[in-house]
Amino acid sequence: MPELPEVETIRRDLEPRLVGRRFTRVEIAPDRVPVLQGIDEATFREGVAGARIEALSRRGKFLIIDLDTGAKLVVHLRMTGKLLLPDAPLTGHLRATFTLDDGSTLRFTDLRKFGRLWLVDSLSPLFDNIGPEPLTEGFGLEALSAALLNRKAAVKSVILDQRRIAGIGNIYADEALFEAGIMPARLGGGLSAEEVVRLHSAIRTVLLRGVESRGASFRDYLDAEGQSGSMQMYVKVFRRTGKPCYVCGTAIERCRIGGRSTHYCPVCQR
DNA sequence: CTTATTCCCTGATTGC
DNA sequence: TGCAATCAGGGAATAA
Repeated sequence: MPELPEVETIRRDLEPRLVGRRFTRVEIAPDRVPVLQGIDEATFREGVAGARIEALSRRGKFLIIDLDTGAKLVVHLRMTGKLLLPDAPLTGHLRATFTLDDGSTLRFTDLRKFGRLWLVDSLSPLFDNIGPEPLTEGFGLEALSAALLNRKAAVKSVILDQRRIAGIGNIYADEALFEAGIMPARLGGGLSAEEVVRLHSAIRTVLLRGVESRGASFRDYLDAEGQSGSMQMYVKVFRRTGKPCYVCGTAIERCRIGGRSTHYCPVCQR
């Protein structure tokens, strides 16, 4: 499940390999499930083939490839999507192949076929409702307070909501709440000022650790070279149900919040 | 506006 | 042992 740290790792790996190159050919693998969002195949191919890549950026879990035509190729990997460079072995279902002017390819594969591609002239309206980036300087305490203000949903659901904060998925939500010592089922608007401070710091800590570890590979995630990340080795609660808490030894518990598996220490998190 | 639930998708895992 | 049911989860759609 590529979340902010995983998408950022892919962005950093792809940047030196793609910027300055030109797409020469685009091939969409025929499939019952569409991979292109809001654009037909011919228009997409015409808009990408021949275009030079100027920059790679990220917004939440979206990867953005700026083209010299002014258009932007946007990728969302969702659950099992991968962007693979030539040396990486092919895993999952091939959804699209982009050939570059140096003869190399960038392949988009996706086992569960939830991932999507867009080609847009403007990032609006696609990104209109995405919340603040938690690793930028602009993400201060006030930004998190505003996201949580008066929320009656579980704090975990609030931080998973991409409209409130960008880039957090199930792994980093559980880890951030453990790091902050907050029970995931607590109401978002019910945290004390002190707890908001702890959560703010915890979100940044776990996301930064994720980026430094090149992402978490539990089942599916692989970077652009086809390599695993190592964040799963530093994870303290996610998928550790029944195992002892590293801090107090109590068995990690699991529940369901907002339809998502949620892992927590019943003693360390209040 | 809010929150909660269902659905999409397929390979792995669980249950009888 | 074998096959069916369940699980995993990001986000859109839908319900309330």
